[in-house]
Amino acid sequence: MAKYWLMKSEPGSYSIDDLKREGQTFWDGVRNYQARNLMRDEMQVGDRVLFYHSNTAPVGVAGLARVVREAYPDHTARDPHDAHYDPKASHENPRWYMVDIEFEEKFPQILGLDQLREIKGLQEMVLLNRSRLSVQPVRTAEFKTIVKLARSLSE
DNA sequence: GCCAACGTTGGC
DNA sequence: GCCAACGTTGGC
Repeated sequence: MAKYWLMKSEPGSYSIDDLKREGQTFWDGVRNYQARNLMRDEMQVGDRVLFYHSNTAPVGVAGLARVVREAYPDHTARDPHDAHYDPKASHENPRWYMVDIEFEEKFPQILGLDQLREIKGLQEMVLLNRSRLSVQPVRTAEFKTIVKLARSLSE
């Protein structure tokens, strides 16, 4: 059974349009243990992802992606020139992991955080309660509600 | 750019 | 293992 996730990105560094253009990307730069554990231990090929734009205007769900490669070491942790460099990461103990995702769909409009807050049935979403986690699980019903609503938005 | 929330680090 | 200091996230 495919699982459902929400992954956040600041569109200034990587947006749904970037993913659409490139088709596929590796999700590097996660430096939070809870988010890492979810990627490393829970994510499987075929899982579906809500691609979320954070730290922008408007913030919200921008589209859909799919996991195409399970977790493997995030090489950027061992690159001193990378913004997410971690001196404690090593070849033997990579410490940080990433997955690959592939573009699936861009919604006609961003489904805004303010809109999500108003929907009954989404009130227990991790996004609305633990806003800082950058990779988080989404319930099946939540995922379906969001996709249906987002697709109903006009251009 | 501000700042609240909250995760991480490190001295003890 | 506690907890203060510090750093980061992310909405506004």
